[in-house]
Amino acid sequence: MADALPLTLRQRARRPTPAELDAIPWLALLDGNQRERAIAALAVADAGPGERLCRIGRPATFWFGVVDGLLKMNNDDSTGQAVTFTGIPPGGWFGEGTLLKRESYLYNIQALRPSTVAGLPIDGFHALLDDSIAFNRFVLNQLNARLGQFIAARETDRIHDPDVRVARNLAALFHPLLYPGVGSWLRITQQELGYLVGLSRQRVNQALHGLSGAGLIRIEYGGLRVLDLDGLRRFTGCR
DNA sequence: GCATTAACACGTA
DNA sequence: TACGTGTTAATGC
Repeated sequence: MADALPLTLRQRARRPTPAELDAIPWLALLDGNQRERAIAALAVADAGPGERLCRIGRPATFWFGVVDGLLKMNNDDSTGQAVTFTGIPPGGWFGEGTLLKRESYLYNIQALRPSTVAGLPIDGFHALLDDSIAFNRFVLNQLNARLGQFIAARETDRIHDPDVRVARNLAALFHPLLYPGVGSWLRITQQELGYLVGLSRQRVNQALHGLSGAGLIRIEYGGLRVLDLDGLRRFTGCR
């Protein structure tokens, strides 16, 4: 059942604390019984930098969510060049598409920094789909939002201006529906953002100062504050 | 020209 | 102390 979790993570799996449960956005949508059963099925674990939560080809057994920290979704880096598809900040849940199809994971998920991750076993996930309209709506909204993000990401990838790419990637990470745990302050280092966008830390630093000068964000130690999310999405360059 | 790596100083948690 | 940021110099496409 828990085969998809690396052994080291499985050994560390524990019961979620009340504060961690508060960081799970869909729990509040459930009625009493559903909520109790979901909480009983949920497990959390702490992952260190570089640790993998999903590996391509492993059977999908959990629906995962980020309680705290930062993950990245990437392809198989052994065959060719590594491609990062997206970063996943706090409040983000992923893997539902694979669970729905009862297939194997199609991507790797790796922690970029020390992270706390929650997992709902596949049986509990399908039980909620069978029982709760609100939960179905949550999953539907999430799939829809993410489809929009990936369409936008295709466009972003063709833009070569690094400042614009940083702006678009940041806007994605601040998506209020997909990543409700982020709010207006995202804990991310310039190095981590470089990994996600595919730029050097120095170039990210330069881009962030451009965005800061445009009044879209504020650079803070160890993270960023968004002042104008729509402006970040629409940003087309400093000139 | 522009981005990257390497290296260093400095400030913060 | 360890880590994150700001900056410069050298290198490569």
